[in-house]
Amino acid sequence: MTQDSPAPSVVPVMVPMPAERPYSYAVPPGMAVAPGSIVRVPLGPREVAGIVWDGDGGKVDPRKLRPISQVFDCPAIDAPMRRFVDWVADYTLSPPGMVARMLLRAPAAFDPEPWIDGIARTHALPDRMTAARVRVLELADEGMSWTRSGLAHAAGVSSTVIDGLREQGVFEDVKLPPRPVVAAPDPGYVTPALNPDQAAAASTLREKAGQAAFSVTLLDGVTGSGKTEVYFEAISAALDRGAQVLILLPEIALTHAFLERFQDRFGAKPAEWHSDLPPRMRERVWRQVAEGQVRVVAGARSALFLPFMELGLVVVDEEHDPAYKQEDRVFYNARDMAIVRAHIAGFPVILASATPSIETRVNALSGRYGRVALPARYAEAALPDLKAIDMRRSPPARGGFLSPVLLDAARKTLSRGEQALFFLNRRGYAPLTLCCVCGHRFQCPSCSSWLVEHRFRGQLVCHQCGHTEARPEACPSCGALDHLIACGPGVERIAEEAVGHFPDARIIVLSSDLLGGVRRLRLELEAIAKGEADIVIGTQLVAKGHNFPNMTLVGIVDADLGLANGDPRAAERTFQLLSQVTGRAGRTGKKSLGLLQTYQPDHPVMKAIVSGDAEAFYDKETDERQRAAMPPFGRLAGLIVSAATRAEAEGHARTLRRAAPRAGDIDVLGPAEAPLALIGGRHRFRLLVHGDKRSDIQKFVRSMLAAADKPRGSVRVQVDIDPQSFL
DNA sequence: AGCACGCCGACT
DNA sequence: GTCGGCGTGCTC
Repeated sequence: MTQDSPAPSVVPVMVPMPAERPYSYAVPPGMAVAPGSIVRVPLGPREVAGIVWDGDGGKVDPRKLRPISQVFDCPAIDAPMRRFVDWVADYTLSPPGMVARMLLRAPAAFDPEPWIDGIARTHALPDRMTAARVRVLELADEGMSWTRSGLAHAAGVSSTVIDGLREQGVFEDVKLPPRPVVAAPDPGYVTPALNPDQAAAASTLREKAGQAAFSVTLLDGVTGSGKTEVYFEAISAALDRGAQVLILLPEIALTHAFLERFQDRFGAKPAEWHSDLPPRMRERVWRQVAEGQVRVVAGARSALFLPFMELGLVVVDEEHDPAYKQEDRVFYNARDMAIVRAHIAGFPVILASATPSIETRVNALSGRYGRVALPARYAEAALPDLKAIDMRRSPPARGGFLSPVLLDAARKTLSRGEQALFFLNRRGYAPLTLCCVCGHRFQCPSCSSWLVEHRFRGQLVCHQCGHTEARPEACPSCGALDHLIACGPGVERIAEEAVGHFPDARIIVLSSDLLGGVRRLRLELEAIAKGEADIVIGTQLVAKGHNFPNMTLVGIVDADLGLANGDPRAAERTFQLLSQVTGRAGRTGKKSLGLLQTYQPDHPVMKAIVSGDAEAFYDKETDERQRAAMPPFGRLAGLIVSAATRAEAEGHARTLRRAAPRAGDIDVLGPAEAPLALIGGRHRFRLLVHGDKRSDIQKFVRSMLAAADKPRGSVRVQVDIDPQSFL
């Protein structure tokens, strides 16, 4: 580093806490830091890792200044990444320190990985040769470095043979660089066989991905059309030009199956990044991404904050998936922030989905994003026959929820030795429990939503905040014994009904409260794929990313569920979910069937699913949102949260109405009546702020913060936006 | 976000 | 008489 000008003696450092701006620290004499350096600094009673930021650090009482304790031997956070942090903080109205915290989540990674003890061949020769020594030297003379045990193992000899040679000076001790977490992917490992549609799409994407220039391209193709194979070609092009690549996936889609597909194409797995990664591996991946040794990462949304050295392409798979929204601390949508990161650093983004979000589709149609379409399923993977079951005409038996039409189809499916899926997006046994003597309904004490009965566990659970209580025998209100009745179905109840109809069938229930976590879930999914179940009953987690080759019937138990919950995105979400679920069938060329139980067969969502005319649905939905000025086309832009009681929330709303020019456009929502609500926490009410522009919301929020009695702590600002445009 | 300080209930 | 609950406030 050139030292023309003296190093500044005070620098701003972004520390991982809710600070509005970087703090200033003194640079001890002889210490060299530059913007982006990762440093250890004292903060209150402890020491934390921070990032040296840009600028002069502002004015601080010099008596408060404390010195930087250490500069980590670690690649610096580059300028585009720092601008990204600033941008995300500004956009999400969160303190920049909290955004910085997201990229400092691998504490031990800031120190270099230790080098490994190894041995290397010298020019010396052994005193005499033995068969074992010959084998060892043949391997060693190929020029590679080895660890002692590695070489012994490879040569099939005892490590004492190596020790003997080492004593004679035939080998010397060397330090080997740390082992890569994954092998380097080979862009040309295989040349995939693509059909003409795929080849055309791949060629467009290769061209985009081959350029180090900002672009966004939507890859739009029905489930089973081979989107993954197509975007792999784009990845190959990006690797060819020396770029690192990030594939963002919804957490649940980060499966073994995906990694294998990648390996089949590139000869090596991508590095994984998600919340279940063991700490040690997390650190190694972080470090090797920063050093540029890892070339491809497949990760959940937090992977966007990895300190890539040469990031040159982001693929956002299933771009419509709500899992891309982080809904605590810093609220962000990783899909949108990926585009921002690409815009800042100047590289391409690919958004892939069979059911794009409305806002992405609008951006594609308006020309803001490019669009590549894959029109059909390939090979023999035909789409299933889709039909609505009008539940008014074919009602279920008394006390049941499965229509005779669906049961009949399931019977035929099972008799052919094939599998059926009953889909119901509701965990537990029943969504509402009431006392049939006094009418008491079980409600969550902290957020007033209905408690869902989980019969397997014998508990009543609040799906809003996680509150649980034991299911009592007697009504807590009138004391009547054994008069509690379950209202409505959950997957457990559907399983009970299915067992009644198909006593000999092997039935599996899959939902996120499956005991045994992700590992168990993976095992169950594999078991199903191998045909070890006849009927699968599942919530939305069966909709994603897994292929069941023998599944030829999909029955949607309650297709209307979610349509009338007040969420402006309800129709879109339902359409996406039902498309994904029905897409589970028909992947083998066998004739397959999707049946939707509905009380509204004429609803646009049902018609779109049954007819397969997604375009018409999207057009209509887009149009309606434009007219209603609903998200993402205008009014809704943000929300403010955090009041313990409704009265307090109303108080905040009054303050805000006084401060804000658009007085009428603030709604107070309690968690129970706010399905839009992104907040899972207890005692939380939300002010929904409507505004035409994001800057309006920022103004609202800032004036509220200024006007509130307790500007710090008691009021938190969180933003939920699915913007049409945000760059 | 941590973490310390600080002021009120059930236990060795 | 102490241990410990989490409310409030601060961190360059």
